[in-house]
Amino acid sequence: MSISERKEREKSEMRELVLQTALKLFIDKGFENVSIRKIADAIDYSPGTIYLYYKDKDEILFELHNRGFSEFYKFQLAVQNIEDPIARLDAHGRAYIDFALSNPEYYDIMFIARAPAKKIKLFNNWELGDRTYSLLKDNVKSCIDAGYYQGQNLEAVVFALWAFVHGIASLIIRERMQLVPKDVLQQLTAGALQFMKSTAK
Amino acid sequence: MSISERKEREKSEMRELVLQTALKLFIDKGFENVSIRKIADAIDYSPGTIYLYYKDKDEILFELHNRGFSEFYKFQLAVQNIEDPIARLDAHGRAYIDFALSNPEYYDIMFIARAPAKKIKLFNNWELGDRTYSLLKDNVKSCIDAGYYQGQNLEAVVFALWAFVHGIASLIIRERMQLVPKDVLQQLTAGALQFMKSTAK
DNA sequence: TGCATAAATGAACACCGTTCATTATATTTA
DNA sequence: TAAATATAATGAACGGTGTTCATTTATGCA
Repeated sequence: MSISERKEREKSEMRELVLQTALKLFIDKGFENVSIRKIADAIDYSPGTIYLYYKDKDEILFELHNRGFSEFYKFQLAVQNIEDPIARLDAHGRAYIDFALSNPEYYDIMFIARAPAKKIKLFNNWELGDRTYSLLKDNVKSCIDAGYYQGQNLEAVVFALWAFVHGIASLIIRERMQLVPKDVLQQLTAGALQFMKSTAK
Repeated sequence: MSISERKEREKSEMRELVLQTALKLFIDKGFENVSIRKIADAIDYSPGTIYLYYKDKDEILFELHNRGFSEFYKFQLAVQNIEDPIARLDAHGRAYIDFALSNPEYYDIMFIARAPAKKIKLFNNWELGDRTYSLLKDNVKSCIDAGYYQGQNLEAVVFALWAFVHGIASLIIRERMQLVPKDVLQQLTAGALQFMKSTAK
């Protein structure tokens, strides 16, 4: 069994190597500069070899999307120990945007890029997206239980808040705020978050 | 003067033909299926000819982005005759999402795709984006003047509302809501809009 | 050591955006 | 009208892309 075990290990090591190389290119040179050929080149393999470990480029991007969610989830958990539900929800929102802007490549592939959407459809579930959504939902639920968002529909509020933070993150990442000076944008974002917090009751 | 006038007319007609063909391909076959070669093919010209009328592909996409804004602006104006400021702002929000979902290709190239961002940066202004933003700002201002959004910062509220509707539109267009049934999604969107309306005061 | 299996190769295919020397068409001049 | 000039269009070529597959190389087992 030892040999087949080693083979399996080597296979997953190679998959990991490809993935890490893709991520590195992704972060260093941007989305449009990641190609199968460049990944292969960076690890001294021929282009065809990549296809022995991944079905196609979308599978690599989908795997990166998964890694992004894993990082994202950890990042979000750091906020869950806050007692006060409103403070927790507020911190959650800020953490969301913070992650997005600190890891724009990950955020893009998780929530903006077209590539992973096809695979999500294929698998007919989006486990990682749902898990993130549930976290937000729990926090909104806590607020409602504590008497905030009175008379509001839980799902509607959750979707609204998600859309809100996603809107900010994606407008910035896709450079629709590039003509707003950085410090002004920061204030604007902080102001918008504060406004959103104030709507809890 | 007649001949040079005709030449100019022919030049702008050809530019228009290229643009309309690009738009048609865009809408019929999606973003990734629009190529210089396919545009040229569709109008029975060689690929090189396109470059006599447009500097590069990004210029075509940027021009489509401009057309999109022109359509968008007209669409938004239809809502401006509503008297009550809150009702007007609410209708504005619904019109925004309505336009985005009815013209996903336009919306994508206006607010999501990477290509136009480079040209925006180049010109160092985003006249069309600013005009749209002003319209929203005026409507929020009217609400504040009428006593709503008390104690809120105008710019912060405008940015928050824009981010909110953009968030909804872009999550749907980039297929992050594809596993939510269409009718449920419609309800969710309506609910979120209603929640947002309720935060005005 | 020889053989079967697995892994890696890299040329080939069909695309892409873009450039540019060459060809064809239209206009102006003699 | 004919020749010369200016404008427009061409399409091959360049360097890139994702992907496939017959061929070669390396490994594991008898």
